[in-house]
Amino acid sequence: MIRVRFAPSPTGHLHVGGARTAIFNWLFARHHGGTFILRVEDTDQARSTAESEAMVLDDLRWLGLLWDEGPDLGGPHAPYRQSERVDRYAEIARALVERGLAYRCYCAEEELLAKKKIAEAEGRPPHYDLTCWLNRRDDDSMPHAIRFHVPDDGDVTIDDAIRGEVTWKHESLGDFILLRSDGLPIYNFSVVVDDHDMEITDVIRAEEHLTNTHRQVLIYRAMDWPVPRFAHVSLILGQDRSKLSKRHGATSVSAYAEAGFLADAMVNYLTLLGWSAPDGRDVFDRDYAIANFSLERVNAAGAVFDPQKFEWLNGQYIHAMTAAKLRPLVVEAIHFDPPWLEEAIDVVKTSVHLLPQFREAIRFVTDYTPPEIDRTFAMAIAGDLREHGAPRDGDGVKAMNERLRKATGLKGKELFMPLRLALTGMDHGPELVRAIPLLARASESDPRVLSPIARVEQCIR
RNA sequence: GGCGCAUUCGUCUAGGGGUCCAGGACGCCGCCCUCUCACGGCGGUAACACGGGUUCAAAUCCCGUAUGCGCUACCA
Repeated sequence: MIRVRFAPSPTGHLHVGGARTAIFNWLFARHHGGTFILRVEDTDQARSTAESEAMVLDDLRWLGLLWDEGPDLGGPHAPYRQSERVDRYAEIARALVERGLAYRCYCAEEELLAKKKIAEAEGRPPHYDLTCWLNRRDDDSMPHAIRFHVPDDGDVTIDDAIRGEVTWKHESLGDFILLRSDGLPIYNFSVVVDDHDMEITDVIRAEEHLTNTHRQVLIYRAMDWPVPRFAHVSLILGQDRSKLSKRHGATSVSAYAEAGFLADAMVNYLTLLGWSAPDGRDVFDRDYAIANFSLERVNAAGAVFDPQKFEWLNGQYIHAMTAAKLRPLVVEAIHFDPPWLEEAIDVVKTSVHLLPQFREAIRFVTDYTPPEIDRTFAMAIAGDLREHGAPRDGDGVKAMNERLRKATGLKGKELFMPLRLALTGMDHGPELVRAIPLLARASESDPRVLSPIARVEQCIR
């Protein structure tokens, strides 16, 4: 049974990089009929907050990446918040000390920093100098950290699902901290204890953790725990190819949501950043991604986030959605909900890439400024509208056009452009066969909308 | 500095020794559709980082160099 987890630190909104890691975990779990676990890594008390945790959970829910076990849902391995598991980390740290594989370290932080600086200056590796390993004590009355002792010889090799075999020699590593002097665990330790306790089978995470895996495997070995499979996903980069960060502009999932991107489009786009469909398509729904996802098709190189392609993709989703489905999203985006909105959405949606753009796209309905047009032509339109009423459908518009053509002798662009101008006040917009019936109906259901005849009359005045 | 990872069109990528003088998508340019703006359709532009090997044959395998990135914390 496959069990994977997404383990964010609650230090702010979910970022697109974290979102993509979550997506890959989620797709992998769903593809294999496995379990997707959410674990909150909040042992860094200085940066973690409950508000941030709530935001991250909300962002994940908005994306539709629902988890099977987590801090809010509970599960067979609860609690899923590291701050609530500190006793467990202390217990394992003690076990390691008893086995002689870890030890109490009484060195002061400032002291260590000073030694490290000297080592660096002398060109030596800045590893721990083993003071407390050489003079092991079991005095618990003095403040101390728990440090892991790295064996002198040997190496660690993992078979990363995305990168293949990666090997590190122990000599490249110094003894490292497991438990800080305040009793809280360091990431590399808590992650191993949790992944083991929660029976994680596949660790899919960002590339920045790749070299940490060396330390983690050492801990698995020390505890005689089975080592999970690893898959390290490349970083998402900004336009300048450095790791995507705030200075590149919007990076949080919520910022894109507010900009009018759809959750489905975001999942699709982020999936595409590193993964490719077997048949090469790049617009696909979740079911397709779940059915076809595999780590073998995940690219090992970093990927630049391209807002233009993301926007294009979002447009594809908007164009493919029905107006009925779009309506609630548009209402939320533009804070406007007239009775004719659904029809208007259907008429203008192909010109929209982002939800808030609907505001501008429907402006020809809500706002009208009479243009300068030929008075005779305007009177011809007014006459036709009075006699036949405003067209209610495409055929009605075509019939009106035909009558106007006969009455004015104008045709093609000479006819349509002034007509468009007279009725919408603009020189661009959706095709008239759809725009005119929309105006006619909207003005009937909504007194704020000027009817076609009222518009033309303003041109004459 | 040490260790590790990466390197195909501007960008996302396909490619896993011959079918590749490298395919798709976004962007850009042109044409078509058309009352306009979009949408859509068609076509074009543009890449295997560099240098050595291995092989009858390399974008594909190996080594080196360069560049970028990550880790090297009592951060995650």
